[in-house]
Amino acid sequence: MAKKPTVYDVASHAGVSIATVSRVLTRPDDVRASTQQRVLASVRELGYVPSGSARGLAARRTGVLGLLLPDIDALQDLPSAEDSDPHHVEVRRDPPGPSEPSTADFYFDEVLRGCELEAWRQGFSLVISVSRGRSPENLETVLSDLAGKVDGLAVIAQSAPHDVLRRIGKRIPIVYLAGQRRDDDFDHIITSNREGMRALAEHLVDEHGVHDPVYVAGPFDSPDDAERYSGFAEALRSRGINPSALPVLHGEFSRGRARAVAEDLIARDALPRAIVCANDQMALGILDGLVPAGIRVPEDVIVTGFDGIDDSARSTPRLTTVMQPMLELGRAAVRAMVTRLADPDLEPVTTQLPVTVLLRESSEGAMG
Amino acid sequence: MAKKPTVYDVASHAGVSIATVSRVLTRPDDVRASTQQRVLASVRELGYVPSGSARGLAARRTGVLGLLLPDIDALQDLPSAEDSDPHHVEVRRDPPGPSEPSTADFYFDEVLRGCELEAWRQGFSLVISVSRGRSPENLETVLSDLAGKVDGLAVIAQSAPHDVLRRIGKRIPIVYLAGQRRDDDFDHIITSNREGMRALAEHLVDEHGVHDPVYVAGPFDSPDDAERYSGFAEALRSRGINPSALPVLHGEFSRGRARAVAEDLIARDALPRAIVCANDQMALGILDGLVPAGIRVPEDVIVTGFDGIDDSARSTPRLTTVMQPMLELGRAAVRAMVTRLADPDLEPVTTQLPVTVLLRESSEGAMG
DNA sequence: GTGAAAGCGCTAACAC
DNA sequence: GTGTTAGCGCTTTCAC
Repeated sequence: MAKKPTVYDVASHAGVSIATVSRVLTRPDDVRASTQQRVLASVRELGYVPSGSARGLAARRTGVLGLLLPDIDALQDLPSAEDSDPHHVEVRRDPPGPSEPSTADFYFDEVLRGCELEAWRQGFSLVISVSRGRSPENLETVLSDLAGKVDGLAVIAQSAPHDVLRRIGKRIPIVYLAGQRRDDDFDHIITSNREGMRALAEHLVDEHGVHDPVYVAGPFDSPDDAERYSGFAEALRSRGINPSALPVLHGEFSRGRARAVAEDLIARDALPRAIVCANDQMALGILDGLVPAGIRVPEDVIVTGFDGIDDSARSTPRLTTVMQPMLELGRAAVRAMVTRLADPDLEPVTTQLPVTVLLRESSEGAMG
Repeated sequence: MAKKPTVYDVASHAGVSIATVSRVLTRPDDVRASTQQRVLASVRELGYVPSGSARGLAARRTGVLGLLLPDIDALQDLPSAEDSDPHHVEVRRDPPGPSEPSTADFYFDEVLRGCELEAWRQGFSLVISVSRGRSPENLETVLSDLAGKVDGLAVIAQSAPHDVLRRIGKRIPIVYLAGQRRDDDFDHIITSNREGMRALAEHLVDEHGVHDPVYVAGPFDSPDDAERYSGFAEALRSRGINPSALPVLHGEFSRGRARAVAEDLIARDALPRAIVCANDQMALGILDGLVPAGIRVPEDVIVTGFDGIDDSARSTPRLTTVMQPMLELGRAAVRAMVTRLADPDLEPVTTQLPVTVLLRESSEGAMG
């Protein structure tokens, strides 16, 4: 790691001024081709790598965007297998079991990929940060630190307290992903939760004659759940069914809880024609409860989910669900930031992304 | 987005010098508690967020680490659904089909998570970058750009040409993930490919009396495959079986290719007692070929994979495989960089991480 | 414990 | 087209 060459080194090596070096690297067209070649040659020869910090400081933009993710896994205290002997290979029977809290549950991977893709296209780097905090002050420090390094920050709902975000939002543009429209100055990217659930429920009523669906809800404070339920209720009302007369069960977005819900329904002999879940995890949990009991899905009971996670296409039967455009969510977020960076005075924009109802065996039965 | 306050603003607001402000933020213990409080108060009041660029420039370290991933998906030309009507919900039948190139194939997600986790612990940010390039020069520019923004770079094998890396490696420490030991000055993190495959093969010979396993290999230029095969061969030799007498088939690490391999084996009536695959994807492909043909696994043919991807635990039967410690790979990478940053003159270090043989139904049959 | 001052390595006016 | 010159906003000696 020899001393790093700077613009000055390149400049004198190429016999030009530092300004010219800078130009060659940022706006090559402003420089005569021959000069350009000379500079580029020096750059290569010296192994020059421009300092991002110096650039960022001088240009007042870092060229980096941030993505803040909620701490789903709470992985923070994982021990590290630092000192095990790599040459000893453990051979172990791995019996089938309740699938561990799989890696693929990290449903934000797709959002992340969308962000990275669009950031790359727009010429930005992407720093990701999982919002874990040992303490609130610590979180605040870490976020402030992050904010100082990026030109804009995309925040997935529930990642950070709004007051912290608001402070940061004073300095750099923030775009808020999912979660309902809020009274803040951020740009928002949301998906058609209500519309999607409405379309799904209408399908159930119209095509399958369902008139007493049970709704399995998420946590009370989930705005997503609230929107989905309201779409559900709208659909029923529009078909002359009174949603308030129908049971709403609570599954907390959890597969295990939902399984218990299903078992309870069976025990009480209270199975409806259809069970509409506020997310896929719970629908999977319902399946976990129904299938072993010999209840046939969808012949006896139709089950539906929401989100379109990978596992929804791997269950038996596969889950009818409403697919969220996760990749697009990430891309839209980056686009929103780039747009705002270009024009900071624009009014806050809310972008709504369409969802798709995916009809599969858990509602339709055997499919072509 | 009002004008951003700087150290100067904070300093005068708090009635101290900028040096003191800086100290409060970086080494609070060097400052009298009362002064500290005053400064902190001003920081909050002004909504001060320190500039990462200025810090990086002055301190000669950015506090950012980079992770470079190979371009598995080649997503770059995805169209964006920018202008569809979010209120229109498409309702569509989604018949079962060959599972699309699932998201979860992105087997680096886990490495990424490991990096993020450890980076966070060590007080670094993490920027990720997928190594796609429209052209070689473009790749070079992008990487150089990246390199300028980070204190160190973790590179997953096959992400970038070695000459480019070597150039960058002159400026910042690079740690190379997976892939065999190489003649470079990088730190390496590798896994026990050879040992893992050897243990697996020994198990097959010793416990299942297999004496004519077929090996399904990856691409010719894959160092991982080479190591795995050598472990395979070692195991057989140690049991008095001559590996060179056994057929090696080529599946290119591809599920589809492997399926064809299986079908060919069936057509030629050349099924062995066991098919050992160099990765899980191919083992899955073998299953794809065997199962529809009515071949029973493992009764007729044992099938094994390598890697321990999520899908290996979701197939029917579930796959016996060798699990790689992906999360640990990421963590070890970050640890290696931090170590080197602290002491740049250390000799290059290669860290080998242990793997685990997971015995499941594709070799053991029904399990407890 | 605190302040003054000198950079860190670039970009962006502004001259020429 | 190219060079000169100010900073950008911090950290870090070195005094005091």
